[in-house]
Amino acid sequence: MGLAKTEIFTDRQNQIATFAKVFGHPARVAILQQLFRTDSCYCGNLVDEIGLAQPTISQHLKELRNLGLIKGNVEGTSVCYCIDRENWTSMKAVVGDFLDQDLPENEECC
Amino acid sequence: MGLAKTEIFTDRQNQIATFAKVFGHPARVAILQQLFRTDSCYCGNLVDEIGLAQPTISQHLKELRNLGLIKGNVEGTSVCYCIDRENWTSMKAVVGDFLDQDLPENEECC
DNA sequence: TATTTTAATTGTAATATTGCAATTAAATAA
DNA sequence: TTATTTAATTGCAATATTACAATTAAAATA
Repeated sequence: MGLAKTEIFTDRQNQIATFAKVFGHPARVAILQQLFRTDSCYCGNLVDEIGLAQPTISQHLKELRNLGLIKGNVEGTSVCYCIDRENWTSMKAVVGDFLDQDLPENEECC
Repeated sequence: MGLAKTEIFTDRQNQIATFAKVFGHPARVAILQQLFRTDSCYCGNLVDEIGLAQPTISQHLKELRNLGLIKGNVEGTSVCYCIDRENWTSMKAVVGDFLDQDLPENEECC
């Protein structure tokens, strides 16, 4: 159905999936990497750098903004985007805990 | 178009996105959490525990298997699934590097 | 052999995602 | 005011994803 049954999962499971999903497209990965490199970036820069159409970049930026991972500062007709450090840190705690799960060394099953 | 333009991104960017994408559904998060908890699990157990239909779980398992994050051991008519530790570790290195990016403390832009 | 058990596969409906052309909105510059 | 610049929004086509009923496959058991 194209629609995940989120109601049968825990809030934490849905939260992990939501964060992971936004990283699940290389354009959004590239946008975030550039924002980390430059610590400030105009939408047009991202369009030039990445090579997708302006509406496409704008749409990806919106998804990152909706999750709170980036914030945009309007400067005249331009918008300067950058990482929201605080939210990035709390996202990292959630996703990091998931990735850092581990198994006892010697209990292999297969 | 529903189709990501992977060719304009680096291998690393595509790799990060591919791993993230598989974590982008709560059912796959739940499956992995259960495999970490139990260190061995039959497909039927996951169906009972998670509450999605058997073909649906089977499909999610396939995606995890295709990425190498889990492996399945056939035991008669059953299949015992568990985490592939080695591949999980190398996935963690790739995704972890991405998450651990950081900015200099005092260069806020917005 | 026939039945049962377990999981994979197939087919399909519903919904989501990606990408872009065209347009709009809002601020600045001429 | 009238361009111009920059980015958001709208609308749409192509493709992907999710979920499951029905079926198949393969091994174990009666």
